[in-house]
Amino acid sequence: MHDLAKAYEPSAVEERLYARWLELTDSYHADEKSVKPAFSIVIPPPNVTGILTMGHVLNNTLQDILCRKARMEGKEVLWLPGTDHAGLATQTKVESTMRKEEKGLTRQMLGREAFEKRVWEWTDKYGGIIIQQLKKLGCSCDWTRQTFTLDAEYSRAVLQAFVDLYNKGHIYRGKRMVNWCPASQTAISDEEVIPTPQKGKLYTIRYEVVEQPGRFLEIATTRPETLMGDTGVAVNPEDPRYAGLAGLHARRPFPEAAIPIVADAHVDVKFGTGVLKVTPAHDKADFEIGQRHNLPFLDVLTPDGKINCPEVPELHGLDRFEARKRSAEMLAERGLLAKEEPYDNTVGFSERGQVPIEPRLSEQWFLRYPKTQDALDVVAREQIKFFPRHWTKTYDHWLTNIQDWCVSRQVWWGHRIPVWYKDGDPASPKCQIASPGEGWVQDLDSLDTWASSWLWAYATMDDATRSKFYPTSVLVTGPDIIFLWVARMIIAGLEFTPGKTKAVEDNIAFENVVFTGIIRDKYGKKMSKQFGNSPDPLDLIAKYGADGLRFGLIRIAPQGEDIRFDEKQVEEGRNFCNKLWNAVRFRTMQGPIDPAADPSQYDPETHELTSFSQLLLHKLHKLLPQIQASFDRFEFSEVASALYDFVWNDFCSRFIEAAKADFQNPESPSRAGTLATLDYTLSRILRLLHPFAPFITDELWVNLGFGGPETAADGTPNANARTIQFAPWPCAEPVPAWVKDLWTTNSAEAVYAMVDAGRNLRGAVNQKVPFHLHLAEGASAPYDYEMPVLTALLNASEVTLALPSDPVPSGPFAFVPLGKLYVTLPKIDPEEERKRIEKDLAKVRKDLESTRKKLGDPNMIARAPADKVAEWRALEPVLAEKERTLLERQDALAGAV
RNA sequence: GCGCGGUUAGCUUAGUGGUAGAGCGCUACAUUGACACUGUAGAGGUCACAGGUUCGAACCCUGUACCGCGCACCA
Repeated sequence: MHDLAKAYEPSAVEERLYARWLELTDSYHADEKSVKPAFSIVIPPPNVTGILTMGHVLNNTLQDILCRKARMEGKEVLWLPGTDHAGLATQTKVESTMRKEEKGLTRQMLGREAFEKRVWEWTDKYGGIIIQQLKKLGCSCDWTRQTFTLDAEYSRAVLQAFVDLYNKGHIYRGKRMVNWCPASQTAISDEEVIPTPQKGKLYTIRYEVVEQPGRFLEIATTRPETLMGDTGVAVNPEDPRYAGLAGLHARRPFPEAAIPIVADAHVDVKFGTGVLKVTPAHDKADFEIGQRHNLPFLDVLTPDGKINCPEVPELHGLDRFEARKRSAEMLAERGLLAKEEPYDNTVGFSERGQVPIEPRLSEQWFLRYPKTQDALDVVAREQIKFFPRHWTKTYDHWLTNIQDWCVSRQVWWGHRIPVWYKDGDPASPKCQIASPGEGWVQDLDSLDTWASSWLWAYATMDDATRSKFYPTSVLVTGPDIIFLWVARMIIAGLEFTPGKTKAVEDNIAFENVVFTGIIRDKYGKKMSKQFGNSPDPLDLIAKYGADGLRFGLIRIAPQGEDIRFDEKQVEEGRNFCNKLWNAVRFRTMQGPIDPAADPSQYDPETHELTSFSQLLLHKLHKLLPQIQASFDRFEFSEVASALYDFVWNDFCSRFIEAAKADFQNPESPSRAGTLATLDYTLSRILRLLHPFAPFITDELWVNLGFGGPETAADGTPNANARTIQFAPWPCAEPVPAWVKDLWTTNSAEAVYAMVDAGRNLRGAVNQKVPFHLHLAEGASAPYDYEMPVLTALLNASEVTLALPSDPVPSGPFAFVPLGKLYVTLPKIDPEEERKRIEKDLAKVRKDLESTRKKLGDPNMIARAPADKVAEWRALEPVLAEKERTLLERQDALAGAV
């Protein structure tokens, strides 16, 4: 027998166990040749140089729960881990470090090759951190298949995908308006622009009509600094105020020029003055107006967001925000600024660069998404199921309004676009992975990182692995990347058909998508490094254990709802682990454990199996299908809560407390049956909890021999003795026939009800006091063996019984299912009791009133279902009797004073 | 403007039509007890608001308010 410490010490267990697991499972290597049914998950790859956040903890714990459960269900499990190169994020991090630590060194100073080498060094140094952290959390990923998006194999798949799409005509290069980040100096996709409310100013400026000197058009703008790029002025063709102006010209103040006035339906007559200055090179809508009216495209900004307009030396070279103020001043000096008023508007910010993006005309690569209709269909037909389902609306909306994807980035860290150029060669450009030869120069741009990770669901697997494990079973991720990643992975699967056949069902990437909530702090703020409100999960693991963190977090994380995180919840998780530990510790004090314990060997009729044991077994077998149903809906917190409640209340507070009567009496005839019930239930509790709390459950399972002997009777080694991880999942076991026969009486419930009522009666009186049960008509007395339990749990000096025909005693009492339970207290505080009676009376009267109202309403009696009416009819006299008895007691109390 | 969530005890929340439930926190009490990472008890709720459907609404419908998120617009 293993001696258990008085409290569970996670740090003493976790590291040792994890190392052991890696040995036992060959690092959780999934066998692609296995005949077991497959279960597979690909990890949402964290940034290679990132560190573990609470979001990762939630997400990866859920995946680990699914994988561990699947193993126990006898499936061959692949949880494929890896990391993402995070092109722009990583490049920015390395650049800023260089700038700080190496006197302003930039990547341009180093050159592309040397810089890439730097980033690889950085990646080698920090790249393993998050993987190590996942191991601390207990994640059972297949570490033999760990993948990085820049691995040679994966890279080839990414580039080949580009080449294929190019050859099919889905990819094109074009000079178009893109979202330009002046801080990172790259294009970004629409999905990476964060609209942010800003307090800005609306400037109303005056443009003179050239052909009608003295007539001025007032134009509202938030961006006077771009007026040098104005190549037109637009009015709505329907607007009577400006009829006849189209075809004339307006005078641009600086650099002074006459620019055409055009009529364009885009202009909203109700907004501002109804006149729009058109800056085709610096605004998406203006770009389109410019195209429609053949206006010139004048770029007056540099890539880093400075004014590029030598003709206006006052502004040339100024930062765009400086230039905004200065140009307003210049307009005012010329009498051309009519108004300047505060204005709230929404400005697109670059997610990475944290600065306003600049709509900018530039040469980029675009993808016309293929298979968008198929992608809509597979989700509509529920070939791919979303949990919660309402996210399908968001998904549908995006896919039906989809824009071409700008896949090129002006960064050096990532997959370089596989397009080659050679001046004067008629074959240029060529799209292929390898260089076509001497003199060919590769495109300078790299691919958007999401254009790498959209192949993650299958390009991480070799052919053999894919034929066993693809499509994957579940994807667990946040709804914030539903477009960036989830939808694109679905499209990639349908377009590249990596499955066993070309059929849609073999190429759906994943069967289920589980969306987690966002973790917020206790004030409701999103957790982020900037706010500093995100605890370090490793600190929490050190303080409360990985199991405590996992269980505490999952218990309060309802599906798809945001989570208000409070460290208290992790503390509760740890406390729960300790409760379990001590319940097992108590068990070890009663003698050796029987891993094959079978309560059905004990006869309930002769009370070898007590009512307490029967009730527990009944509840356990009611719990199992509930847990399975919750898992089927991916309602993890429901499972965790149900287990918490069962273990703490049904198992510890009630059953174990009742069982002490047996254990303290070596002669008890029900001792063996109670022990068997304890072992049988514990064995299942440990297995049910293992996916949530892998360490403590394995530690207890192995040390106490729940897995059975090391070798089976035929001499083969018994794997379940060495670890709980492959022990059979209890919900999958058939319900034993004997369980159905157990539930013949609820006498244990009656005992527990008396315990609750009696404790309430005695209130704060701590010494042992006598109780007296006065049976109601027709109630059967508790079994003899139940009386010591009742006495112990009530902390009673004795519990006496009286028949219905016996005289009714007086004194404080409570209604219980068997009748009335009286207590004899050394001293009765009449004031206290009066309050208690009044409280009971108020409750009874409220119930009685509502029941009588129902019964007195003929309409209700006529229309309510018969069983409900019968219920109310039966309830009424019971309540009335309660009221009468309480009033009697109240009178007696009044008389006594 | 459109869409998706949400609003139940001080806090976090469960609750798909029939007497509002839990955990934390708070208050009081209890340490030869498996567990103070504990036990026992107590206080604490017009279920956001207004209509409607129904014999009956926290629950279904409509609307309103407020909070969060997304999309679009944003001169």
